[in-house]
Amino acid sequence: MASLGDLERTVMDRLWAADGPVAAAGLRDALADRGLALTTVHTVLSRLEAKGFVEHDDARPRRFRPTATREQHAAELMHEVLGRSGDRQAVLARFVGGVDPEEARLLRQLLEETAPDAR
Amino acid sequence: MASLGDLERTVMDRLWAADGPVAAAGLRDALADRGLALTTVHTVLSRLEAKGFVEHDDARPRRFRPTATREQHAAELMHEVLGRSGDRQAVLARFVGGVDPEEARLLRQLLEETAPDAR
DNA sequence: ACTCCTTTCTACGCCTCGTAGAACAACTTC
DNA sequence: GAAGTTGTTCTACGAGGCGTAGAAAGGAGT
Repeated sequence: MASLGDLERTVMDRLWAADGPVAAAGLRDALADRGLALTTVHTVLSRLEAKGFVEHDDARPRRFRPTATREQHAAELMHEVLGRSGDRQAVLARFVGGVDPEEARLLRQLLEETAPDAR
Repeated sequence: MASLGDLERTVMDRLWAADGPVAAAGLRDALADRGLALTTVHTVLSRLEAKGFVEHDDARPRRFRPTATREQHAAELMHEVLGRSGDRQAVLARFVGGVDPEEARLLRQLLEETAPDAR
């Protein structure tokens, strides 16, 4: 999966935070602290689109939205990391060893749901 | 965590595959298919060192070794991805939804071991 | 048609990374 | 211990990614 630059990630964050498609001007305003020109936002959006992270409709002020949820994206990234590293089992072991107890409980619960008969 | 370029990753792979510290010349030979100059290997190694991925002893042909195992590295990356994305629980849910049954079983087992009383 | 906003095209400077020569340091051998 | 050989550090360069935005082109309302 293509990786994201700083601004690209920030834009994705805004898009994910929004609850619907957002126009470029909206993003520029949401990122007002960076004082970006509208064209800059557009450039970033095209690049994100080229990378497959966003898509736009053809309404007149174009509206952009992520092609995947933040969670999908993160989970995919995790799978990618896992897949790229030789010994998946060893990595999972390390990974599980590092989750806090609260999340360990959640994980157990999730595993019950998705594979209740795996023993 | 700093990210790795193509050659950098390849070098790390070799270092991880080796069962002890390796000298630059050894790496150049292990990567003979790329026909790299020895100095190139050295440059990459310094960069990896600057990023904290490898360290070297002070023996005379310097010997390099990873500062973490491949598994540690991958698990850290996974935690990083998880940590950076708002709703950890949702991400974990997605993640677990995507592991194959074999690994789901392994995960259950690992969770038993690390947090046997979490219910 | 004129004006105003939006979208696309083009560009530039910085940084990373693959690549390696040049210069310097250290060991080996006579 | 001088010369040759091998290893190490310094410096650099070209390609590509990314933040940044101006210029040019497109469309919508008056």
